[in-house]
Amino acid sequence: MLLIDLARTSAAVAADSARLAKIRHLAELLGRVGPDEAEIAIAYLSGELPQRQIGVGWRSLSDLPEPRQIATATLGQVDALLERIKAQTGTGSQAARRELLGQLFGAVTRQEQSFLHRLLTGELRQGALDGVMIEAIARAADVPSAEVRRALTLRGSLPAVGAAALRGGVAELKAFHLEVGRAVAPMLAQSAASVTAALEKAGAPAAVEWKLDGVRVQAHRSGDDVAVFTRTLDDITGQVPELVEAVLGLPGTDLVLDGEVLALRPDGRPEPFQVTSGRVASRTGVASLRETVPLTVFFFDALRVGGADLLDLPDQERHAALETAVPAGLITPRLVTADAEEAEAFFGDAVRRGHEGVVVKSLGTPYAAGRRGAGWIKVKPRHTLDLVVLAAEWGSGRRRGWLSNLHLGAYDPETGGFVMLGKTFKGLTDELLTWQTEQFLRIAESPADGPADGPAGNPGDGHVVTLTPTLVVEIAFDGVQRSSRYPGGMALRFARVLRYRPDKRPEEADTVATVRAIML
DNA sequence: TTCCGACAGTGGGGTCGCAAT
DNA sequence: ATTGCGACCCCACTATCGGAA
Repeated sequence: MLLIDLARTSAAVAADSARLAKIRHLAELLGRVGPDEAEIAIAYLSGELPQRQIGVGWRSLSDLPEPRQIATATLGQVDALLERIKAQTGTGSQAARRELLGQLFGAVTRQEQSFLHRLLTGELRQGALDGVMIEAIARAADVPSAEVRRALTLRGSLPAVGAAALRGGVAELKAFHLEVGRAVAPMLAQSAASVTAALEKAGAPAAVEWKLDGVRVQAHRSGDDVAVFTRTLDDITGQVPELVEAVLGLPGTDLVLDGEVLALRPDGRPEPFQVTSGRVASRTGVASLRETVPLTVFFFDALRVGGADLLDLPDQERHAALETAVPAGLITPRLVTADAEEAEAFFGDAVRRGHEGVVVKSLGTPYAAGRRGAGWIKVKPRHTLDLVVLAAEWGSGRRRGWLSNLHLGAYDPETGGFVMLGKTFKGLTDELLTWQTEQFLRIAESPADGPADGPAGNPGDGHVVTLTPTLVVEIAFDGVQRSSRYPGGMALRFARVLRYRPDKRPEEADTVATVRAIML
């Protein structure tokens, strides 16, 4: 199959807003693809690469050669070139990689270049990723989509699952099972504003567990072999020796456990997320790092214990199995209750101890891997501040033509100026985007003209509009982190817009001192 | 007919490892 | 030694479609 076939299908998918139409386009193409190119087609059309990462981003994709007029590149050829590009990573040869990229882009037409560019930067933007592709595979292979979904959960790779479905239908899909050593798509949580609201959604009684601010881990043990995976199924076994040892210390030898790893201070309180994140990401000097920044693991779910797969069991039974396999000290603190007051108190205690909040879990739900089912609902405390809009950036995609991303500042009474604390684009409705764009253009200092029309993904120049600091906006956020990027040495974590405060003048906004007090 | 679950898009801060400067 | 880039850790929120109620 030719790459142009995929580029055309992708364009058709993008052009139709109806999901059923997108599914039809994708299924039609999957019906035509040969067995040896099915995985490539599924990967590309769901926005992934079979190689996963190849060390190419938006920067490497500048200065590309002129396109050809005639489309001849096959999926196999493109895949082979990407494989060679990946092979260049870590060899110190950026030049060789650029040469190969030039070869690739020089061999395809303009439409294919555009498709490849978006694919390689992870911005396919055709309104279809895994969720739509699952339905398309189901339709093309004439199997129930639930079977595709189940297989994806257990295998973690949609191209592999899709190719199997197209090849062997339901029979081949049913052959996928939980394999120790192969990561399962982790179950995700929805969120709620309060524990009481979460309890209502989950149905009482429910389990309430501490939400720890660390890195999600899935630990597999088969005999004396242990492997540890992250949320995106990356293997981090070598970076977390404490966790490996903890799992090897368990009596069971056939285990798959779900949990969170984090750095604790000697007094037992959690380190800031930045510390945990840096430690987990470090691949060098782990032996000495574990002395200075030791990691602790807490498990909260069990997917396999003693040779039995538990995915389809209700939460309560999986947790019972977890308790038989793991000592209490390694299990995330948990309370089962129907009493909202008791649950709220548990939440308050977790937060006072420095943790992120709680996750409320419905006792009856199976391990719904890879979906944000209503089985798990997270609750976190929320801070708010009134801050001043210092600048705004022109949006992209569906936000093109709107001033979207806000630069936020706190008031500094000593200088009469404002100290930038970060940016946000979250919480804005289309109506608010329209309103603020109009307002901003009235108080714009530079440049006041339209959106920069340069090549996409070129941050930092031309698309920032500086504003006279007059508008006050109420911002919600999860916390204040240390920052080397912003002048005040602080940045907001997960900032989002709640509402504008036309009743407040900029000098009445929250001050730098207030923000610093939250950080400490 | 209305409601609501699931998805995709639109970006946020921080850290590490590597290659180029 | 410093800087830029790619990848990945954490993520919130709105609009939309289409099946459920």
